[in-house]
Amino acid sequence: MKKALIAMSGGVDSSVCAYLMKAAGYACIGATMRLFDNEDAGIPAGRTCCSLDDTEDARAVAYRLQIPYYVFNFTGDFREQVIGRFAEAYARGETPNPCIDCNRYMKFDRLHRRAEELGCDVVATGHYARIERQGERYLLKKAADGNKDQTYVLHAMTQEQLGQTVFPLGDLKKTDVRKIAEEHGFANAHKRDSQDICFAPDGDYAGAIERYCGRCYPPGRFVDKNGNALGRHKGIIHYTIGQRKGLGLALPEPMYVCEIRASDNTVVLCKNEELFSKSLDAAGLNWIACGSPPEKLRVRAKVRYKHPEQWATVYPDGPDRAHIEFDEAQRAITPGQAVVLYDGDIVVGGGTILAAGR
RNA sequence: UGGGAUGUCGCCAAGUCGGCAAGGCACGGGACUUUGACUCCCGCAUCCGCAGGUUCGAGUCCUGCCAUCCCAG
Repeated sequence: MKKALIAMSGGVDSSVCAYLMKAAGYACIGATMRLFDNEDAGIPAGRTCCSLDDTEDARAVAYRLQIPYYVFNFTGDFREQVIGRFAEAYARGETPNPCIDCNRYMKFDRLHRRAEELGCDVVATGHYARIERQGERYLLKKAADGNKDQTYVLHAMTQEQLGQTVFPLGDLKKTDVRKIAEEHGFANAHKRDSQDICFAPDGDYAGAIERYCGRCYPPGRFVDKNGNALGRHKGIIHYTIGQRKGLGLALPEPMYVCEIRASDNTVVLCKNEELFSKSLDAAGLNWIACGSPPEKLRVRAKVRYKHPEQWATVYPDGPDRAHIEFDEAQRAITPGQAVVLYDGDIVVGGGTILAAGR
């Protein structure tokens, strides 16, 4: 009998994941990763992914399924691998996606190593995505529920990780998952989907960064593309490319962030029309569908989570870099965010946006 | 101190022959969302520098005052 470690957050998805794995005949162990100390920080429980309440929900489901259940304290790794990278990226004027790093470094690395120590063959998570073996390679494919597809935040997975991972929800719709949870009396059947950054549940990610590094990011100048002063900003970590809200500037027309210059602590603003660019350069590319980058390929690309795919041509530049040209100019291509490449349902690969072309 | 101009929501700004306060920006709330954003929806001056007056009725007319700006000095 194959042994599986189930990543249980306390939410519906991972609970149903555990149920499905058990039903599929795996010897299951449930586990919750403790990633940060929110109770200590006085952060209200309920809307995060690993609060005490969530842990109790996970434990309750594990008990109901009669599977062993553990809580792993990964707070140190999380702080270093996820929050640290998050803070550093913002300090550079980029906009990171911590979910991607959490998957890459926590769920599919730290947790996998723990799973091995426990003698598990695979790790199962409640992600909406599919893994298929094709010859020697494992392919990452979109979930059946296109609306919930999470491949965007999974694009950094290695072949080894994919080979040791199971996504039982890949073929289900969210409504089916809730139905299963209901049928089995899971207390979290109607629990709200998680959202926001888990370690900044009140939405104050900037505050979380400042608490993390124990320093403040000073106010600076808002300028237009010609360098004319438009006002003062609250510190560069408060902004991202394309942002309109929260500038606190009453100008004749809506203005958006188009550049964050960490070097001189300046945020450049422009009109919406000036936010579009046709190309980008990406680094840290992880090729999933192929071992080495092809000469050049046509793909559908996403520049941020939850945004329609766009036709583009990829020009690889070395093993993990590429220049990508879109057929149509894209709005607010943001350094630090991921660009993920698709061929139909298949994730060809993905990487981090270095800069938008002009 | 003379001459001119202006004074409407936090900012900009419409307000016709007096008829019972547009819009944009900003802001607040919600929806959307396992990142940050974008977007969408809702809300946002019983009051028009102040005080009187004329009118059935005034931000819109009259009088005085106050304030600001510009040109003169």
